[in-house]
Amino acid sequence: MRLSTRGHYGLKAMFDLAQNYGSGPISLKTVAERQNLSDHYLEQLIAMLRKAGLVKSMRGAKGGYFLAREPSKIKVGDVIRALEGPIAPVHCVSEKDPGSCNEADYCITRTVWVRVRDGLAELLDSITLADLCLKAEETNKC
Amino acid sequence: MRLSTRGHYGLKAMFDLAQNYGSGPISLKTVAERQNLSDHYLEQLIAMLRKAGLVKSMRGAKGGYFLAREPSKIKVGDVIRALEGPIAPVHCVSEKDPGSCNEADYCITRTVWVRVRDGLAELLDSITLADLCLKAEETNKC
DNA sequence: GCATATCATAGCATGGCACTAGGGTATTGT
DNA sequence: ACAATACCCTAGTGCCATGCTATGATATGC
Repeated sequence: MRLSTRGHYGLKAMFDLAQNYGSGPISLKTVAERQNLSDHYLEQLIAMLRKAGLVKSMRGAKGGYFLAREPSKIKVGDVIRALEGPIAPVHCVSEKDPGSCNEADYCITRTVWVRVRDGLAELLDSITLADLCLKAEETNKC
Repeated sequence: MRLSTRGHYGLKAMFDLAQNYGSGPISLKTVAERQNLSDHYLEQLIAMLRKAGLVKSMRGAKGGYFLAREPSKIKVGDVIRALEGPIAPVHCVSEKDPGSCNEADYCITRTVWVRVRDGLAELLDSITLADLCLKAEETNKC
């Protein structure tokens, strides 16, 4: 029941961009250093986020990445889905392409996984990047 | 964000044993056929469940497996933990042995994973094998 | 004592993960 | 113009967990 590092690192990076939202593009190297990640690996992750339409980029010197829309409009669930694929504790209850399970009609344990999937999705979609920034401010005040 | 087949198959097997609770030991082969699983593979899974104290066994002819206690006393969370290890979306928030994350104090994204872990644990611990058996009876009535 | 079961260990192919390597292309400051 | 800086893209690679299979030993009922 574990996330890969893609979702783990990716959310860190997105949170970093959210905290710097509005101050122009941030270079990949800056994010990587600040969040303590391999910059080359992070490059691939952020490419996925870009293709999912969550971040935009500017090439060339002084270029970098920035959020495609404001932090309050980006849910944690969006980030996770972009990096880890559709939410699905087991294949036969995947959010997308439910898979061909010919026991689906009468399989009782399947109902467990449906509840897990929905609970997970609801939780991840209830938190936005803005929420995290807010929390960061509060913690720094102490 | 996916379960391995261990938890998937394992719960199926435990549900099968729960439905036959009280009628003596059930042979592995029977469970495997009924739930459409590789019997040799299932053998390893049920060994883990036995070591976790969730099922008991009787050797020899007419032997087999049976639940160590009544279905209402076994939570889905117990089964999953026995087969998949402690619940932990990412390593640094594992239920057991939280891992050495030196950013734990100030890492904001970590709070997300704590909530995921707790939500998941709460959900899985709120469902017992007896609940599943009850649901199975209801569905058959239709 | 034989058929039927559980028990235990070992091995093995596959695939995904977590990177690394090495190039190309666009933009900026001088 | 031209370097420096950054994004962009594709391959490749070592490692480890997963999902089994194989083989044999041990225990029990009839």
